Amino acid sequence: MPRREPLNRERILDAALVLAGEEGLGGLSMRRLAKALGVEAMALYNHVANKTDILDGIAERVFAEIDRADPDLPWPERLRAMALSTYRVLSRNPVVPMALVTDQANPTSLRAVQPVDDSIGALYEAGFDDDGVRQALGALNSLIFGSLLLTTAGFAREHSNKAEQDQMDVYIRRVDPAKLPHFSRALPALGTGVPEQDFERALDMLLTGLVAAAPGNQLRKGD
Amino acid sequence: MPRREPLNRERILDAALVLAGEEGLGGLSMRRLAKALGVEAMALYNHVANKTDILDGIAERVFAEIDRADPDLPWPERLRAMALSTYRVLSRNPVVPMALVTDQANPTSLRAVQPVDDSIGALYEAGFDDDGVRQALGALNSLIFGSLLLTTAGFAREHSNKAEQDQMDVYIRRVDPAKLPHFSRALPALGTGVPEQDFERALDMLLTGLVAAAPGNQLRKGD
DNA sequence: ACCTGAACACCGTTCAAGT
DNA sequence: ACCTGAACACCGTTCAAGT
Repeated sequence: MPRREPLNRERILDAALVLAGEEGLGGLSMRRLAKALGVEAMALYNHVANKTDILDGIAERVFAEIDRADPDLPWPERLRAMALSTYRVLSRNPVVPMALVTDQANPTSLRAVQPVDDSIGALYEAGFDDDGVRQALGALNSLIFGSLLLTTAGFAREHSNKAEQDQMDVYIRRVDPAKLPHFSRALPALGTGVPEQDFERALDMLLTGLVAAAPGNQLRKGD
Repeated sequence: MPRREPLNRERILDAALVLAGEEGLGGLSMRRLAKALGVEAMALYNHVANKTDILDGIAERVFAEIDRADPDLPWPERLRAMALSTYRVLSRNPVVPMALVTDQANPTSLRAVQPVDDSIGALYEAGFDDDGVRQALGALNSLIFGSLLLTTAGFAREHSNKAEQDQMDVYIRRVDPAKLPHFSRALPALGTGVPEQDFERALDMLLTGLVAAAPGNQLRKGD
């Protein structure tokens, strides 16, 4: 039977998001993606330039889901809302931070950059100069992406399979309380956190420091 | 002429660190590594289990370079010193954070985990309970690894080649000040930062928030 | 206009064979 | 004990050929 529709960019991106969600960035190959679409790998190149183009497309879509914050909120609340929305959207699509950090995607559309523009606006409003804005923006982005990437990997992994879990258990039992007293004390708690809640606590701590460092703040350290 | 030494794990790790430093994680393949050592790829498997074993070995070595902080320092200074040393060591070896985050390495040796133990000790000393320690440790690690990974990738990339730089210039010129006013205002400053200095500012902000959140602190928010 | 088959230059890894 | 060659199951991508 002949295929109904002749395949297009949007359907490729749909399938890529699904496949990446199921198999991760490593499982998203042109050949497997094509197979999921019932087509040969080479057919994809009629609709996308290459694999980077697909990852860019995915990233653009996902970034477009980030909510803009109410502009009437005070600047720290505005930063908090945008950071949290960014975290939530990207934690649902872990391929995107992965692709960004491995330089396989780089969304530049208006929709995608809009949240960054809003955040920078909030920082200027706080009274930071250009250098201060760069530092503060970098701090926020680093915390967001670091939280996402460390949650996806290793310890806090969500979809860890049985074998990995067993291996981790063996390691945990081997930790010597005499040599690593604090680590072995904290170990039971390290696995229990809800990533998003822990991120919120971390974000609040950073925002406390950001507010304290803002030029507009009357209660500066040292006053 | 016959090879002098019969190849061993240490020489493989030496060469892998050099190759990864020059070519990045993507350029570090078993075949290229073998070629650099004047041998066929399959010869490596007599001395290491697989590629993950090599990346683990690299990570172990690099983590062992992290300095321990003076235990007599107050806990915030101790956390600061260890975070900074971790950042410095890993920024010299960007493959390591990359390999960690892509789950290709997971150092677990005593030497490698020691700095984590020290940091956790500092947090217990600050009065945090188990949940607070997990959150604070996650916040610090997220900031460290986020800073490292975002610096390596995209915008702030150090070893960006001419073509990438040109492409970025074109994009920057295309940013519409009418639609992204704050972003286009900040753009000139975004490229100028010294990554390590920006990280220090970010770390200080987070530590300010951490001190404010510490149970031992007398000047709590809300008092 | 769209898709396929064959091919190229790569991967990690296994296994039998060589010295 | 150590290394190699051939092979397997993968990659992304190009290009000529088919419909």
